[in-house]
Amino acid sequence: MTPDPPRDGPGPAPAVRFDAVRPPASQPTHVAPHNRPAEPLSRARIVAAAMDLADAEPHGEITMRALAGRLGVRSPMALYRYVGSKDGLADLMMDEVFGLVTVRRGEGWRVALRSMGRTGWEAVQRHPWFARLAFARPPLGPNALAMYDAAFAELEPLGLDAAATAGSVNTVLGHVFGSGLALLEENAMRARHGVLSDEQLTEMAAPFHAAIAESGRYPHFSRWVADPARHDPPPQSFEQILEWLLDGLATLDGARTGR
Amino acid sequence: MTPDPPRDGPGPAPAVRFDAVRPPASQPTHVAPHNRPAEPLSRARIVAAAMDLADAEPHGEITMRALAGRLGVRSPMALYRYVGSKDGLADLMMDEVFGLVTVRRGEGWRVALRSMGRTGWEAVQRHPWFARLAFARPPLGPNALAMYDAAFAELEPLGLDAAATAGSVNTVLGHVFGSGLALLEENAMRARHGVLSDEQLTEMAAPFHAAIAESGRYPHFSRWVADPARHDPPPQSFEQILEWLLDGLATLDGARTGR
DNA sequence: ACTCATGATGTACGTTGTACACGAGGCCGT
DNA sequence: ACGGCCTCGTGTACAACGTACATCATGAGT
Repeated sequence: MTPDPPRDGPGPAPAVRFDAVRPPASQPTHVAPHNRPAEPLSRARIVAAAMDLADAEPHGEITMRALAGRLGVRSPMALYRYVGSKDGLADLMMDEVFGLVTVRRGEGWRVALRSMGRTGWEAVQRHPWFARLAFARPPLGPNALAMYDAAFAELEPLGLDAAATAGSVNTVLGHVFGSGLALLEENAMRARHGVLSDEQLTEMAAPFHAAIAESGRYPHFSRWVADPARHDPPPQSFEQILEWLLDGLATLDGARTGR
Repeated sequence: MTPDPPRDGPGPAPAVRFDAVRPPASQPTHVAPHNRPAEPLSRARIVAAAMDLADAEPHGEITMRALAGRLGVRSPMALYRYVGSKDGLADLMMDEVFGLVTVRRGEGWRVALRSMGRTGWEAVQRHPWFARLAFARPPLGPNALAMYDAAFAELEPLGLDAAATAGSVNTVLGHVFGSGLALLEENAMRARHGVLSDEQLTEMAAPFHAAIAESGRYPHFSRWVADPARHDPPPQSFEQILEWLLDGLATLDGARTGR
């Protein structure tokens, strides 16, 4: 429906995708604070409120109406003066989170990619909806570009070709976003049944699991389900898998410095 | 909105989630073929049509109305006699694809997980929407259970605890679904601008990239963008990353047989 | 004081999933 | 043969969504 490069809103809403180059927007000229919603609307305020709202929803999805309500504005259409479309707003939210991802510089590609992965994982835990957006929208905001630029810079000494360079970054990011999306959906699933602890979850699934066990099919699965230790943190943590991926990437060229 | 365990539809629509144990549904008793839509409606026919429809849409999303239309039925409500809810239908579609994932038996855990990963990758390439569903819905259909059961069986000789066993499977599946979701979203993005080749894509992004290059920020990114080889298949293929993950999993215990 | 641009509002449309009441048509027992 | 019932597709309806459009209040500049 909404085209990928979001159009300008009518009036002052500036292009969203091109903020990377043509900076944000001419703030409204008059500085006098409106009295209606305490503070005047602005793109920055909208984006911040949208992020808060998405953080508060377990599924990480927002509606323009809810966002308008949270901003003390009666009509959702007011927001379209500043953002152009919901997808454009999503791009802005996404790039804000890309700003939380940092790439350590000057310590070798492995440190760089590891720091990217770990700070990315922190960011996606703080804002799980980021994972969904990162899959759905191309990363063209200024913070995303800065992150890629730093990562590419650190990979440069390896002498990889362009495809392999991007592939290295995307291998790590794929792990980050995949883990983040799994986290998001698990939160959403728990919220759908009312927030549930692991114990409550097993208890609720008990009759289903019992029927499975009784059926005699899936014996290994049934044995696994019966083991209460299955909710322990697995040894395949985010960080552990990240290291495996970095090990793999290291084998791509003649395994130079790194570390 | 729709609760996770989809309710029975009114009348004959059987529980969807519990098909694993209580088999499909009593087919309608009368065998006489209706003349209206050539063939009588049935759960199997609905699921098959839904899969065809989702395959044909680049974003992999379907509407109940479109599905009804494709089935030669005037009202979308007719489908609710057989599936209970759209989420329930999604569960059935998902489990159908889980049936395409095979786990080689009796050749060690590494062969087993590798075959699961590769056949999963094939399945997700054939039905990219499967990746989104696999993230969003718990895998409780009979085919999914059979897959987990086989994988757990092959991992049993390793003597891992329950958390590590599931973690091993999920490490591989996370890679499968993450790669699949990236594929789905790339297809959707291309479709949004009309189907585009790599060349058309670069051409379309050219003014944006030029503005970035001119800005002087992101020099490494700009150099990367200018390299036409960036669209070559990267050395970090699905299969290569899968091997890295298997290598990592092998380090978890004392690295027994495998291979 | 008049004009005008700025920005919030209200109304409206098309699309979605799905609840509900209805009715056609074949099957059954008598 | 016939009346009742059970099965299953239809039509209507509603709430929620993104957002197009016309309108109106308000403060700034002349």
